[in-house]
Amino acid sequence: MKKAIKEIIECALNKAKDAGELELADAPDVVVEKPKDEKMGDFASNIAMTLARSERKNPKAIAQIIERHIDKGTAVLDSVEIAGPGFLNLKMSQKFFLDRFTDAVEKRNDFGESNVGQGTKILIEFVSANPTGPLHIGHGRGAAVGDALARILKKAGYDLKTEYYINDVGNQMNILGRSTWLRYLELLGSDTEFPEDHYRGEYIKDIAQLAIDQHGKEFFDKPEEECVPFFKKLAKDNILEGIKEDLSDFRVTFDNWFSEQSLYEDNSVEGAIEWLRGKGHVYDKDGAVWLKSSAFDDDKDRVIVKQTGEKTYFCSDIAYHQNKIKRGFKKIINLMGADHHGYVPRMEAVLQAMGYDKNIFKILLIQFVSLLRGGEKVAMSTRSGEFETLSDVVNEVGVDAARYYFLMRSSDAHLDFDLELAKQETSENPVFYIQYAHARICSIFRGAEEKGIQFSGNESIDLSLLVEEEEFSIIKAILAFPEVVEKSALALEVHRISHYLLDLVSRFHGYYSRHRVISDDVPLTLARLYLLDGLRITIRNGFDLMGISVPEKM
RNA sequence: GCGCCUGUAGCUCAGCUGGAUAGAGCAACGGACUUCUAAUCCGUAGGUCGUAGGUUCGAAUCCUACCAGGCGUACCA
Repeated sequence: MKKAIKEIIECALNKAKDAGELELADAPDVVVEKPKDEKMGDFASNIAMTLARSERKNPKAIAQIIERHIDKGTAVLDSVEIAGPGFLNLKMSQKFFLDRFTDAVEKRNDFGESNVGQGTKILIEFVSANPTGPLHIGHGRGAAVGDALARILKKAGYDLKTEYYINDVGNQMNILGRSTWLRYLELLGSDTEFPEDHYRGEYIKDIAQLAIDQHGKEFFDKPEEECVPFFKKLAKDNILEGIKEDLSDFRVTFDNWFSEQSLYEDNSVEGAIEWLRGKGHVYDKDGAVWLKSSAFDDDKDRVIVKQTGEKTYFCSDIAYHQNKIKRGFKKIINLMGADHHGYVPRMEAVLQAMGYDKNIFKILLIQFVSLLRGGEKVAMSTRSGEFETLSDVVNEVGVDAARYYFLMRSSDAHLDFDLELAKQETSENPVFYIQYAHARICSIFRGAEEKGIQFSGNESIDLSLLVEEEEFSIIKAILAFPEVVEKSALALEVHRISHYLLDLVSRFHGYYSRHRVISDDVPLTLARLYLLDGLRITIRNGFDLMGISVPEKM
């Protein structure tokens, strides 16, 4: 939409240049934005101010020159004004907006899409929680943000894939297997000691019970080395199954589940080390193998193979990210908890060592979630196994409210998630406010049908009957949607969608209380229904990006 | 010590990558349901944008220093 405005101004600039009134040494970048106050106009440009220096004229004089050269004979432009220090304020015609609005409505579910992504291949990796226990609320935020981001980036024209990286190798897995084995022995009456650093959650006992149900006492007398591999696999598979289920209940799916183990099986990890060694980025010291990450802005060098010969987590991560790039992704996005932020510089160092531009790699840090209940902090402790799992939270407040709460704030701000507020169906809870608007609109359509008013988007409706200022305020807000999606995609900021919808919907609630949609004036009724149809589509598409449902009745 | 994030109304937060008089919701106060869903709407009040400098036509936004809170700074993952 702003493109059209940009062209009008650029055209005027060119004419001014041809007339010799402006120098315009290099073609200026025309920025068009919405004025703060809608009364000032529909669009504004600060071009006169940015040109002030190079033209050596005061902004107002430049604005006057441009204004004179703007083509006012067209059907799209109503008026041009110069305001403040030199803003050009443009008011567009009713036709300008209505033409665009009908285009938008016709796009239906596709409304909001754009092509800023230009089909760029992106991989977004998120959640990637270790399969050692159920997902907790912090993972929930990552899941909601990652999933919504994926939907937004697709809408903005990227070729996007989602991925979950499974850390199914290493010491944590051994401890998991051992924990399960010990619980197994315990359940069968053996008097065993359960170490502090083992997984103490109830779910481990459930898995041990499962082993008993399936295999009885088969592992009771066997030595540890023979048992742990079995229990490791059993526990991992079982927990992973639970994670997949929790995510699917939370409306989060992945295109690919990538196993760390597979990187060892196909020798990618060895290969990556050797490759880096060949490039001189790796050296041996104190019996360990180090990556010279300090050469690429990391604080210090990092161990990739321990003295014991075991590879570090970081080591397989190197191979993993090499693998991602080899698969042809031009941009790689990782979501991580903010407590992992120390990890960012070394990961960027690896990519540079491998000869890639570090800008193809973007780590999004998701800040902490504090769980509250009626203003009181809920204690969370992973070690003791007592914590609010994602599925507990979802069961309590519902998927829609949970997702909305995770997505309503900028992900680099701490989030207070209050269980009481999230499930309250009051104005304190914006998710219902937005859903309510949708339900209201649907209710109006039902009412129209009952009155025998035939509405179909195809029939000729006289939209010029929409003359109320509030109606245009809604239309203009609807038309801003694709741009919101675009900006949200470029900034990787999901919360913009929820703020946008809140603003959009509040315009509707105000309009609703002052104007009746259904009346005896059938043409006007149809025109207003058409407006609401467009609004309904926008709400639905917006919530779809957030993975939130739009009820037709509440 | 060093690094990352945050600091805007009593509370929870926006502020569209530097623009016009800093905006919402909640809480407070006052109004609106015989009319398409009151889970709603309308109005009043509420501010040294953490502090101090700097950059320029113009700063909540960019730079520097400081203050406060959170997180990190492993041959853990």
